[in-house]
Amino acid sequence: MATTMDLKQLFEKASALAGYSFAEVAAAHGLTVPADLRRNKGWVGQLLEAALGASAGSQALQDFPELGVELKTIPLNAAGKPLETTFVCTTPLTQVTGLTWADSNVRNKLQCVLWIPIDGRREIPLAQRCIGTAFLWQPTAEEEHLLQQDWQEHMDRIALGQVETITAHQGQVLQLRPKAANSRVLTDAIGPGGELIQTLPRGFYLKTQFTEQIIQRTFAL
DNA sequence: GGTTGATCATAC
DNA sequence: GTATGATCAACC
Repeated sequence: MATTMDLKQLFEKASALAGYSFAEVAAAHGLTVPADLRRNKGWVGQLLEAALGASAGSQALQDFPELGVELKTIPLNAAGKPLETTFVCTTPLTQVTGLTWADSNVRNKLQCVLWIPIDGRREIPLAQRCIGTAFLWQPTAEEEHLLQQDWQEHMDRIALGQVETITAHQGQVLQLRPKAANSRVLTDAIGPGGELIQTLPRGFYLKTQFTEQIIQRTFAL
């Protein structure tokens, strides 16, 4: 059994992947590259998990629980801007009284993130796209404040039975959107009268403007 | 062209 | 269904 990686080793391992194509990394781990991501949306994330030895699997934990680190890939376009929002975690829709930001799943997941920018250009064959320069991020006080504000606003609405009035337009940096296999999936939630209702499962997502600022700050000359 | 709501694969 | 990993694609 290998000794546990420390943060420095993980970061160096992630940094060493910069410049390699998905085909090269996949080959090194005995994986095949799909033609595109249409039916394999999480493939790049899983490739990086394999390459870095993430351990949490399908548990509701950070990817590297021993290090308190969450791994996130983020697809960028030719201009270095995020092409997609970033999924954080599913949203609790029942038993939300007493939930606080300090012990929320959102804060836990975002305390320390190992971001790995990836080439998201759809005009280039998936196998030829490359891995970018990894970086570690911990929210600044200002960033955490924005996240907490949005989280609190969403959770207040959920607690008041107004989950179905929430749209992705709400939130400065953290939005609430469906997170399910399809629009027919149902889960328990609090209704307008405090009763239990059935609704579409939701998840928290980081908006692209927020992640773009993180990217810009990180790679600013 | 950017976003929002919908969707895909897989393990359990 | 819930968890993980996300991107698709219709719409404004």
